[in-house]
Amino acid sequence: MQNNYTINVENSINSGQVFLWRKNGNYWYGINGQDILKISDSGSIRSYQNIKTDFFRKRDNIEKIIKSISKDSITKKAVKQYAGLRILEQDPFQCLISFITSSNSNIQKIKSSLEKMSKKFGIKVKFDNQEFFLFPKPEKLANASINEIKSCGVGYRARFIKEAANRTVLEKINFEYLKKSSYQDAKDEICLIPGVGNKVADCVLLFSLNKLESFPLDRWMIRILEKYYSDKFQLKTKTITEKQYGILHEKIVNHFGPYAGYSQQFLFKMERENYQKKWL
DNA sequence: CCAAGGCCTGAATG
DNA sequence: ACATTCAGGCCTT
Repeated sequence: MQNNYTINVENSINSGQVFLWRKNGNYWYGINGQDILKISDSGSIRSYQNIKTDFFRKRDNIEKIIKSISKDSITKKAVKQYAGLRILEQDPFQCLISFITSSNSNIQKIKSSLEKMSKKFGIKVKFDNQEFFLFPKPEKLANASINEIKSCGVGYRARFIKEAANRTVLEKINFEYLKKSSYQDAKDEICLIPGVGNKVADCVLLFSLNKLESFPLDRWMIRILEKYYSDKFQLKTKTITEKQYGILHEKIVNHFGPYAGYSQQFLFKMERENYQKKWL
């Protein structure tokens, strides 16, 4: 049954949240940690490992959330235009490595680097008569040399990736624990990882650790705030400092509410599409 | 606390 | 061609 809140698989996958996805025929295939998800246009999921996931966060009351974030004409427009867009719940380790890799880069290159990493360090499997490489396990990346990781085209981020993997193995980072923590506590924790600043942390929190008030502020979002919200959130400087990021985030949550992360995703999608930016 | 500069890399731009 | 800029930031000075 089609209604205003039907999930749009294509839009959700092509929104900068995930990178290791490809479409084959009527299905999307994507790497999610040690699992592969096969998704039909209607949003039904088959999992390589037969694991049940709530990848599209169906447990969220999307109608309520959309009402909650529709505080102004811009979000209303974005929500109306991309009503089927969802926040995807990803494997946390893959999400962390993906967004460490993303810093000061672009989608095409992030995808290419992550593919190389999976090919080099991930397990090769067959699913649906197709070949895939699962995402590298933390131990594998933790034990890899910096140069081996660099060969995937990640440059100076190689040491960050190794260290993040190492901390995961040593359980200095515990994703299950962070899922239960408050937004701020979880954020403080993962910001201790080298290569993880405010923006990367917010992405990991929003896309894999269930923190819906997280609102990643990247160049695009700053541009959007300057363009449409200059009256509400006056941005003084171009380079946003850590303290300003925190202050801004507080103002944003005051405006958009506890599901601010959803509003970020709708606004981001709308603006990128307006600029005809390519996704996967 | 803030501002400025550097950083791997490769596609896009001039 | 070839140089420079820029891309979904972060770290150091």
